[in-house]
Amino acid sequence: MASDIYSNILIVLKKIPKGKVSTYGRIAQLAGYEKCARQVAWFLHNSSKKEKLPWHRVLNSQGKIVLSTLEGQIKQSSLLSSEGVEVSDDGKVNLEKYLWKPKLM
DNA sequence: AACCTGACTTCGG
DNA sequence: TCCGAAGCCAGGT
Repeated sequence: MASDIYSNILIVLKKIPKGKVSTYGRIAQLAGYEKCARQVAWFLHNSSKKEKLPWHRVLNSQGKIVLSTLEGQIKQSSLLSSEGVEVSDDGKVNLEKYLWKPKLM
């Protein structure tokens, strides 16, 4: 499979429980491509345009919402808050509290 | 095929 | 804490 990375990303993404968040790098790592955090972001960026994915549960390593578009940030923060995740005005999330810590599979 | 870009991450100032 | 540079990989042009 040429792009099994994307398949894995989706699998990992679906495993993120509601009310929890994860980071690009962590997902990439779980997908088996620890150094492809950018590809994860790229993939979500494209997929979100075509399909509806729980991309809003993915943040950068600092637990901060950093998207290319302001609308995206607003939308993401709204979705997260709807799931019970506290998002500060700056779009930051308390990773200590909401970061999804997957168990070894 | 070559070069550019990006919803990243980490380190140093 | 904030800003910039380097490293990284794959898709787009």
